[in-house]
Amino acid sequence: MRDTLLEQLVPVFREQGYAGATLVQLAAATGLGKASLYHHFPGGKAEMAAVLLRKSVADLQKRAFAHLTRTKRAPNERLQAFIDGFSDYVAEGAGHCLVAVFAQGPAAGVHGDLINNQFVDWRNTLIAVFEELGEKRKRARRSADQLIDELYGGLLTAKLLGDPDHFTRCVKRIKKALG
Amino acid sequence: MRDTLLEQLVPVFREQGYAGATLVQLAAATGLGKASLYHHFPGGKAEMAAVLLRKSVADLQKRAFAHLTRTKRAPNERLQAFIDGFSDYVAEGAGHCLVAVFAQGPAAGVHGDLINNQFVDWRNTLIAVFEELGEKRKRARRSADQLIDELYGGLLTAKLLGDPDHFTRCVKRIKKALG
DNA sequence: ATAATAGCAGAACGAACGTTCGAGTAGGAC
DNA sequence: GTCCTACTCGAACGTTCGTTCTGCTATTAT
Repeated sequence: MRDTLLEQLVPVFREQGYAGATLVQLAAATGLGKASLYHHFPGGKAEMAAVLLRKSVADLQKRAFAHLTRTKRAPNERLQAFIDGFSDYVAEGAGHCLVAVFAQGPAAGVHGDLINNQFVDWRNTLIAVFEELGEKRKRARRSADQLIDELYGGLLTAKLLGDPDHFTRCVKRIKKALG
Repeated sequence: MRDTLLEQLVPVFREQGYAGATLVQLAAATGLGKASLYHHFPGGKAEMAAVLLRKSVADLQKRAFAHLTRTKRAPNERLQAFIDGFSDYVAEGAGHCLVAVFAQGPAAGVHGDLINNQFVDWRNTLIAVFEELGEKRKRARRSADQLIDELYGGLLTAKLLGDPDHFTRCVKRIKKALG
């Protein structure tokens, strides 16, 4: 039940940002009254955002980055699985990552460290995979950086172009380049 | 005088987003009282954002994309100049592009079309340059998309990692790859 | 000197914000 | 039947929001 509630809150924060999301909108999205939301989230808007951020990080880990450490499969297969997983994750969000949303604006001050540490970890995981593919550390770092940059850039650019398909093309392009 | 005012307003919108920026903050950034801001921007917060967005688009055009159409220089030189110009533009903003900020949140609804049309134009300009380099249309489109994705992705990822240098490395990597 | 204008801010405005309160309903435990 | 807990909501709270009103101070033109 609580998970249903959380899923209903996501689109509001994703489209409006933390500052832009109002309790009227959040309540409307759940079908509850404003006051009822406080029964489930006594901490109010800040708690909803915090819970949602943690959930988003966990989802992203599970759906995308976890594939990178499934050492039974070949490194390049793991990369492809990661990219597919990431694509699925953000597609559910119609092309947006809640973690990236909270990394901007006022919420960044509160949750910045959590996000930063998580992404540094993820980047290191990615680097390790490229090293498994035989790349030297420096080269592996560049490959990992380029991969994350392209994925999140594709997400942002799709919005800038007003073309949701842009991200799909971006994913295709990346997968092709990685062979 | 008005330009000074505008420049003082930029960091507030960039760090807080449109919804997150309050008139108290905007006034404090200029050193004026809230009421005084209305003498310069009778339309209030919405007008400030609109003027700033147009100015940002013009700046980005002038500082970065304009280099792409300086047909006296070789295509690859123009690309390098574009990347350097883009890098300079966002560096002044400490690693953020105001246009991208306004493309998210509530402001997207009002200014979305302007931003989208502008970026489609810019993308076409970029595609044309890659065609000049001898790439077929399809390939040129991929090259252009990848370039924008990496630039804006580098910007966003730098924030996610909490590492401003990430964007600098991103620019270096792109320039190297383009030879 | 006087009039006119541009710029500025203190104080107040209604509206919307996030939040709290108190009452009320439903359902299971004993 | 009586508790208790879980849950919901209308109404109101104080605060802050964006905005406007009013009058003051410079500066400039006449």
